[in-house]
Amino acid sequence: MRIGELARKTGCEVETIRYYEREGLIGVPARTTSGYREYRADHLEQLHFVRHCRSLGMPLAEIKLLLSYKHDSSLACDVINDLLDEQIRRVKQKMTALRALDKQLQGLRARCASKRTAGECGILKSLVDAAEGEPFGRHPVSGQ
Amino acid sequence: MRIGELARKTGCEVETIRYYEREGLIGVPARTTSGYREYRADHLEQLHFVRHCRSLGMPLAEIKLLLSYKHDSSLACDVINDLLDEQIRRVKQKMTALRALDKQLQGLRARCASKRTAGECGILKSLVDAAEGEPFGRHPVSGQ
DNA sequence: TGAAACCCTGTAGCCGCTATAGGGTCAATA
DNA sequence: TATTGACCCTATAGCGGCTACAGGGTTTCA
Repeated sequence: MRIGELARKTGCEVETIRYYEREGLIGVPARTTSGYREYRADHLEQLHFVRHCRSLGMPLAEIKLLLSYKHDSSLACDVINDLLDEQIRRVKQKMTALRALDKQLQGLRARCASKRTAGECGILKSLVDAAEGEPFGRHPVSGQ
Repeated sequence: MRIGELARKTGCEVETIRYYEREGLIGVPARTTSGYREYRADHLEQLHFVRHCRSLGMPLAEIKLLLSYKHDSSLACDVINDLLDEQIRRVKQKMTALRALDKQLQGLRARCASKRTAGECGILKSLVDAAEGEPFGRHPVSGQ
């Protein structure tokens, strides 16, 4: 099959497939005489695997590692466990950060309604005040 | 004060400050005869404001918008509300995606322990199976 | 024969920084 | 005075994971 069909079957953009090929995440396909890529069933499988891992939030580098372990899976168990644990840790960390963020945003949002009767937007004021009032050096922009 | 001191006071890297200046997020400072940037208290304030907004997850483009409304805050209320609502929506969406992700990862992780007695890593097998078994075109890599 | 739909390569852009190279300046010490 | 080391400058490239061109060639169907 050609790249467009593969794209349709995986819900993956054509450019992304070519990008994965460049990055070594899927096998290099054969070419027709006119230079078109010709994919087989195993390419479809590979791409599904990559997309599935991506949908689990794994970075491409880790997927590449997983791929390299797919063949001798008996040796891979510890490595794969570590990868997953690391991924779980990242997800938990992000959730914690987002919960805190949501709380702050909700609080901020509520200020508008309460101040608005006085003809003044409380949100902007809160943002400015919070920024000014905070002790120096306390703006950790959660690295994501 | 010079850029290093400003960096220390805001917990912001020197390069980031210069980047914000290029992007128009903080005012252009005066220069000493030798070309060093000279910051005053209002620059410190501005940078605190930007960092505070960033710590709320706002993209730079929206912070820029906020800044442009800081002066006549009476007119800005609706715009600011919209910005915050949009931000809250984004955060909620991310949290939902992460919760689903966490569930999947936990399920996956559990397979290793259960299969390991049989001398086989269940995780990799699950990943492959899941990727193969999924109906075509169902790999939404949650856009973040 | 012509047009639409597909394919190709190569390159640049997105975001929010971060890092490097290759220089100049300042303050304190030997 | 010379030198060290900490600081500052500009310009440019890189990160991840795509996405979007530009500028061409090919296939397919009417």
